[in-house]
Amino acid sequence: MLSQTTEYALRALAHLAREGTDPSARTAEETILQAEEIASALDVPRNYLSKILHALSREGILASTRGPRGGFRLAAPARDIPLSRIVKVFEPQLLADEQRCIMGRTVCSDDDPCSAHEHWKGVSRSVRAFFARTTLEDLATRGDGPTGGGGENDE
Amino acid sequence: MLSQTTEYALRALAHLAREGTDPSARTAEETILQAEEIASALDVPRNYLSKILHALSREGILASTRGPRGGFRLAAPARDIPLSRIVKVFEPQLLADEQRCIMGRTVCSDDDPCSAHEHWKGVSRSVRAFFARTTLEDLATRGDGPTGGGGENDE
DNA sequence: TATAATTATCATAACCTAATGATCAATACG
DNA sequence: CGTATTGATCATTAGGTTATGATAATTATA
Repeated sequence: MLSQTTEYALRALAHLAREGTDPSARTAEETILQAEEIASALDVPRNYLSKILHALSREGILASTRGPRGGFRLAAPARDIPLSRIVKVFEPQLLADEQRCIMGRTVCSDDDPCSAHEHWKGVSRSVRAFFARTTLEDLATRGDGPTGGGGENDE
Repeated sequence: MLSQTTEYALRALAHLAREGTDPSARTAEETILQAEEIASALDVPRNYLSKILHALSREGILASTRGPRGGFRLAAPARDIPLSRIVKVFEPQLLADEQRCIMGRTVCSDDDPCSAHEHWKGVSRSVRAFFARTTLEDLATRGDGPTGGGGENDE
């Protein structure tokens, strides 16, 4: 559902957020990692990742520093960065409030909807809501615990 | 969220289902349309659509007949064809029960989930549920009216 | 059987995403 | 100032999706 590019971006950012546990940094945003480190940690093509990190810097999600001891760090605390902000950089259309019908905008509209129209809008809304309320911190921290590690149900 | 190919497939099938109103055919499945007719009605590239219709025929969703008076017709009543069957032809991974984490399968798992894990599974489940319970008939008929001729529930 | 209508298939191009490799630009530090 | 380290950028390739045009295969009908 997400492009490779977006997936790499999310993984890289989650990795940066997790490295906040590095004792030499007091907060996640102070943690600096080089593109090379991230690329090899995630096993992702280095130059390709570079371009992605650069795009995230342009958007103000990351801050980059060149030269020795340079690298990338989060520009804000992980809990203040909703996933929607990241996804919007690489696939804006997915979050656009615009998408009307599953068959395409021209086929049916709010004014003259097909029977599935409202249902699809509901699905689309729940996707957007997920990205809006989930933050980088959620990707970086481990889930549940108590009931976890054990029986989980798939459908 | 769906590829161009899938969108064309849905539109073409919905068009076929709607033509069930043709007085010369008693049921939608008896309506036969040529690729050319469909392509120009939907303003979609003709040969490209041909390949899509062919794929749908291979899957038993359409039945095709060659030669004069040939064309395509639904192989079953529109209400018996869930959208999942169509989507599965062109993007099976979207409906796969497999997709674990938004960051990719290798990053986090049911056994060692991130905090967003269950939320994402919920979204993914609602997408699959939509495609499973929505049928071609829903795409072909007009929505609402009085109260829509159908109970409206989102999850 | 000949012909026209129609689907099926093939070959190719255009375009986008993903990936690779090489080089340029900035900068900390000796 | 020089040099090593790092991000930024450019050129190119590979592969997938979308699209176009031409040809083959099938079949109803005159």
